[in-house]
Amino acid sequence: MPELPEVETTRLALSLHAEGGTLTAVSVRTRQLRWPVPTTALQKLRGQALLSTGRRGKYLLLHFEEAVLIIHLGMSGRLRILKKPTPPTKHDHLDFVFDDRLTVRYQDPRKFGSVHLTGRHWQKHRLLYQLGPEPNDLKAGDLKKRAQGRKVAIKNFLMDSRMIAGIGNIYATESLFAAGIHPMRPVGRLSEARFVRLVKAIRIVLNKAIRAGGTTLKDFLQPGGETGYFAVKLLVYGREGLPCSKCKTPLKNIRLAGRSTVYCPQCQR
DNA sequence: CTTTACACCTGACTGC
DNA sequence: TGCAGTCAGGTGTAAA
Repeated sequence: MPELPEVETTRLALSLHAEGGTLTAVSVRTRQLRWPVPTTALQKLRGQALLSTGRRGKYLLLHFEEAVLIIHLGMSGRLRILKKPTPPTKHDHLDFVFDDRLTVRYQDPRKFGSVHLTGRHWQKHRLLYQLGPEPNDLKAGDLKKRAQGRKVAIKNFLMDSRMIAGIGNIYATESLFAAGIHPMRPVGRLSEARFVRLVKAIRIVLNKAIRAGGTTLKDFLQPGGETGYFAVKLLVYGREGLPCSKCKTPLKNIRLAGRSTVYCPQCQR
């Protein structure tokens, strides 16, 4: 999916193009994504202005006058901004029309994404209330505390949204490479210094990706249709067998919690 | 409590 | 050309 940088890129585009606009129509063509689409409730958004946009982990937040629309893009979800309406195709599940002239289209072949409506206490939503801190607010010391006594591999820990919000397979992989930490290392016995390095690495990797407009893989495009161009900067993800960019050792691929995990056996310990 | 396995869904790709 | 198997950016839930 869209991991945090892709969601942030999407948020930015929405804020640029749709913020301040009034929602004039909502079409629901698919009633069941990962969770049931609140078809009826969505119609109540008509006539409301989009006041601001936000993000919590990988959840997009659209703040309307009387409600908050929460959107998750799952593995293959994408929001596109269309200035001219084109006929919806197979996986175009929802349209949000602003001021009768701008369509925000939700497309998601795998349907692992979801949309929810909630009130102003969105933080209490059952899917959001236990999210960990945003990567930019992360404190190495807090993270170390939460890791105390746990045996999980550091990579699985990074991808646990209750520990940190918004880190998925790509950026967990990249951050560990940047920090020089072996993805299988038990998290409970990592030194303070390594947590400090890791937290810095996470911030740098994510912020670089956001600046580049997100990673383009199979099906993520920026909402306007431009491709992100961060893919060229991925140093380990998807590079199994290729030489490590630092030491030329062939990168290895292992499976952790069912997810492919690429690392340098020389640089990451 | 922690940890793991599975579920959901579609499409792309590989090998026979 | 077809078909079976594998893999893919996520995450809630059940089971161990």
